[in-house]
Amino acid sequence: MRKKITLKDIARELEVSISTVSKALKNSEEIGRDTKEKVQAFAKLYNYRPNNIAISLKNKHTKNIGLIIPDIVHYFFTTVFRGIEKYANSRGYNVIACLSDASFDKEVINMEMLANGSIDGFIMALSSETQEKSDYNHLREVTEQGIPLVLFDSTTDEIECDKVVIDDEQIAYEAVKKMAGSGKKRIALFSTGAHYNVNKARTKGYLRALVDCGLEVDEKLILELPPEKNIDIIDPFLESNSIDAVLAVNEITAIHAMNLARKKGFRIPEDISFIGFTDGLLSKYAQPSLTAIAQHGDQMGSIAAHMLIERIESENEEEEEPVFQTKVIEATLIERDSTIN
Amino acid sequence: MRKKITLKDIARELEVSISTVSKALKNSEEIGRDTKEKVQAFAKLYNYRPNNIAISLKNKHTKNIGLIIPDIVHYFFTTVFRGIEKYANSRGYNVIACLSDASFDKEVINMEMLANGSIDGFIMALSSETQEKSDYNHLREVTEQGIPLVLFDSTTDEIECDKVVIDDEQIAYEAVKKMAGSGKKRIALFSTGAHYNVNKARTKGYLRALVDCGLEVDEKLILELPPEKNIDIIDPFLESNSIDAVLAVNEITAIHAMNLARKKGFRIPEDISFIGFTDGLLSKYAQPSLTAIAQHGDQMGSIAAHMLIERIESENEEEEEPVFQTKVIEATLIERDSTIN
DNA sequence: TTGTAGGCGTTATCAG
DNA sequence: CTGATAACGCCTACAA
Repeated sequence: MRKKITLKDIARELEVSISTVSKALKNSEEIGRDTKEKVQAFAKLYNYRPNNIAISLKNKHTKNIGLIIPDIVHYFFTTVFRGIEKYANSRGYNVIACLSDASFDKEVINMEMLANGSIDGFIMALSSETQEKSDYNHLREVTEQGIPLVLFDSTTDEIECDKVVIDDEQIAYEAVKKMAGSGKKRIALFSTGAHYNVNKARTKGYLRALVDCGLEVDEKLILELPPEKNIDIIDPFLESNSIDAVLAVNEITAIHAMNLARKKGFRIPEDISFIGFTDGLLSKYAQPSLTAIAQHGDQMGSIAAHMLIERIESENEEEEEPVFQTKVIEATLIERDSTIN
Repeated sequence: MRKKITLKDIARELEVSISTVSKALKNSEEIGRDTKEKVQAFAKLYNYRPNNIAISLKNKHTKNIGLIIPDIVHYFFTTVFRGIEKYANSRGYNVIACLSDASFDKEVINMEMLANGSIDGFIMALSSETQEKSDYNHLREVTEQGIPLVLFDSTTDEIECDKVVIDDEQIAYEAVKKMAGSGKKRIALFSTGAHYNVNKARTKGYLRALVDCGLEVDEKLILELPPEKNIDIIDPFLESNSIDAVLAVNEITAIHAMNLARKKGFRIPEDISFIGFTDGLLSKYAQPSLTAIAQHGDQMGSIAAHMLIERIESENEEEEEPVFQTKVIEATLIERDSTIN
């Protein structure tokens, strides 16, 4: 078992000083030709690699990004992760990913754990519980310490930091407008958790479209659903509200509702049209395929990582108050067979 | 901007020595009551937290686990990740996740990057390219340095380390047997990449079942598919081989093939039955729902993390050659509507 | 051209 | 009871 070798080991072996070794390995001009060659050869032979931890301690940066998301078994987050990881990697950063599991406490614990020197900055999507409680002290704590933070998707106005979001309101508006444009009159909104700022925005867009299209706004057509197991709610809803279109704030709900509707004999899209947020695998492979709203997770991820790393690496210079920005990414409506073209 | 406070800061402020502060914070018996209280109060007030990096350097462990997987936009890996993260977290570890993107080079780079002190051990699933090349030097390098490694799912016999896998052969056998039991005679296998050891095992189980059931083994019924875009291959296959059942080594292929078959007018499961590996969302929400093989990713993840952490934390004591183990997890056939009950 | 010393933040050992 | 010192591995300003 060849343990890892250190500068000190090389120095001892070659009978030179540690700093000579250090400089030689960096090809410093200060060091003589032969010493350099000797050291470099030895280092290569024993496969010397500087210890990341020691460098981190010295340089006061870790080249690690902390990512905190509510869930990973979720197409959207998964693509964001991939976007972040890819970009971060290209800049020499690694990603430490923590799942808050939709729990406020876990979010706080994870954050504190990482904030103690393990990472150079955070990228996160707030958990639903956090949004519900509106308690952002853990975020404040971190930003006050000067640790850069980028919020995406599920964000809050209460914290000043960089943000990346999609134009939820606008795309919901367009989705509804599209369905109205194909003759739909009773368009329902299936939502989950009104406290989520994204859901609020989507609801707003939904409402605005209804008004703009001269359609009646019926409170009964806005359905608040618990995360899972909601046949008992959707089934009767489908029967008693003579709806002809549905916009769902997430993919699973959309698919689930569509399957239920089909089972009840509704034709799709003729009787009921469906559009769902998140253009994931489910939408693509559903029967009929689901018209969906692409949130461009990869892009969001890489933009978030870019913003964060810029912030991290520019921290040294600037001393003035930073000016934060919110990047809005255009969502895209992917038209498939669950809507009338 | 309240920068992070250090022992030194506290010591200076309170006019005591650094070591006194350190001990006081650890509630050491050595320190006097009032000094302790004074220090602790001050520390709390200024929200002192020890710097993880410094502790890592000192203790020579990071409490970080390196995870390297080919892809994250993938139900199975996603559940494994969740299992690892959850267990690791409960033991005070964080997960640094890297995506090899099915590329050998990236796998190597990521590994080297993390091996230089950033992590205490690795959990990984080999990329397809790595399996294809059969080049495991990067793994060898790491294990020779004494860094614990746990391989899961896509593993290799060439490396001695702990492993977690499912009984791929057996469950493929059972899946085929089940379909044969319901009268199916021409059972096809849709595979992707014969170099994958999991696919090899699944093929073996498939073949064994055929023989055991007295069915003809027809090479033409084993279809090797490229990762995506394979209508051109599946479509003609469906038409010309009069098959009545399909076992697919992954979910997407299964769903895709099933959709194609339906579009061609085959009734499912009467005309053709389908079973797919990975019991993900797609299987659950497909129409008809897909009978699937659950790989229990969460469980695999938490077992892998458990094995790894035990290995990491026992390293200190034992000096003798470690004895590695391979944990085989039973896969489960989840029966749904794409097969005849 | 090479080496010494100090420091990054913490802990542990040993003296006072 | 408290403090000085060394060490973890590396880097760098400054001596020699």
